[in-house]
Amino acid sequence: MTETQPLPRLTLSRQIRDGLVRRIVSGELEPGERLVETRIAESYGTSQAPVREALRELEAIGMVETRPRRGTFVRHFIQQTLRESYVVRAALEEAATRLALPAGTLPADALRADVAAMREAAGRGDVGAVGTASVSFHRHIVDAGHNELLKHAWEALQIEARTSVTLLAVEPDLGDVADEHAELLDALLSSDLAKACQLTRDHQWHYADLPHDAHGRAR
Amino acid sequence: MTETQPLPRLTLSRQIRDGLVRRIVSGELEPGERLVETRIAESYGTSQAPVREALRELEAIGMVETRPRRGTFVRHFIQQTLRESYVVRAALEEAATRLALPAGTLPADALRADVAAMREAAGRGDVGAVGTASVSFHRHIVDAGHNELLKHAWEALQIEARTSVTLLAVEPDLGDVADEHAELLDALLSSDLAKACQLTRDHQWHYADLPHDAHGRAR
DNA sequence: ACTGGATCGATTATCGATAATTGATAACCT
DNA sequence: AGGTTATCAATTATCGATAATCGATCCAGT
Repeated sequence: MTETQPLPRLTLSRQIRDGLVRRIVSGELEPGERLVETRIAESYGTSQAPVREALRELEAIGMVETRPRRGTFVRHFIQQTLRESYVVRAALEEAATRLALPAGTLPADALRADVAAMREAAGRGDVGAVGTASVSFHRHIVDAGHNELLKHAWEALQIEARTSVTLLAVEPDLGDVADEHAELLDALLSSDLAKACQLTRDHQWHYADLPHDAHGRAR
Repeated sequence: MTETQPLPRLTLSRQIRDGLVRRIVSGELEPGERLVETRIAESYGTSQAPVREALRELEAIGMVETRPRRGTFVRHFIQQTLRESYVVRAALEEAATRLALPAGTLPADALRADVAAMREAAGRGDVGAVGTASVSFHRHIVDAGHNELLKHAWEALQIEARTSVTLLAVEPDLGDVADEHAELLDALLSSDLAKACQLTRDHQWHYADLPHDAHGRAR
């Protein structure tokens, strides 16, 4: 049959994985919900195999939990894992900073460009663009650490996906977000390692402490 | 044929995964080596499906690299990933310390027992037992952070497997290892957060800087 | 001989079907 | 009735087969 896309550029399992991430993050698939392989396969018009692979990857990044022979369930992600992820992010990004700053591998221009883009987006009130610029900023730092495993662990957190949720849930002042990044950038460019690490921690733990789930928490 | 185990207690894919981890860590499967799915399936007497799942999990923890449609390859684990893992470990364990210490959730007795076991093993010159005690010590700290995602990321590093390799490759003074842990424990028990974090970093980065591959590096 | 392209073998990605397991329900013995 | 066991439907884990794709080889035309 003439299926959905004529170009399966990526592998099916990758597409399914990304689709599931989106659906989980958006809340379409609720925490605790059981993910039945055959049903998902049907919904994507594929067989069970690529779905299983996708679920394995989701499990590896902690978005779902699989109990052998029992099934796969969406983890309680919004309430718990989301805020947890900030602590892990902070730890990894701080380590990357400790690696990159003394080594002088930080891409100053790219970081400046990210902050500028963030400022501009904040001025427009474009939440999505602020998030994109922020992710780019932090990814540049992680990359500059030149540590594949660190990079790997960071990417596994699915920062993009989580960021979009957070920004929508927290509704921070976009100008403040941009300012915080500018401050961190200053510390980085002046090679103030201690201050940069401190700011990285404070910045992220700040979000970790916020009641992301103001809407859903007290129910 | 009467196959290897009559009791497939765990799922096949899990068994295959663990087997591959062991074979990679032991060096039986060399860095850069291609892992052909059908060949592995044959060697385990299974079909391709559980092998693919196992490989996906290995990819998720960074032990192999998969390029779509190209194949799966053992990452350069000894020379690169191993030392990289110490930086990531340090970052995660420091974050766990920052969470656990102020919260007062550290299991003091268990930590003391780990250090005692380490001392005792060091006295016997039992490298394996020192490694086991060390892993237990650090896992207790990570657990005490009460952050599932952090825990998840830490476990994904396959600390056990890597530790065994490291201890054999580095051949550190076991007494020193025990002393370092004792010092860290002191800082933890006296709630000296800054010092504990510092020690955690120094301790692990120390290994990261060592030429693990004295045998193979300069080739 | 040298470059560009067609062909071939090997391997991965996916499929459809089957075996095995789980949790729930219903029948059963004391 | 109380608790235990047999049965059932749903679902996962695995299999064997097929289609799609990659990399290398071989060949023709210049």
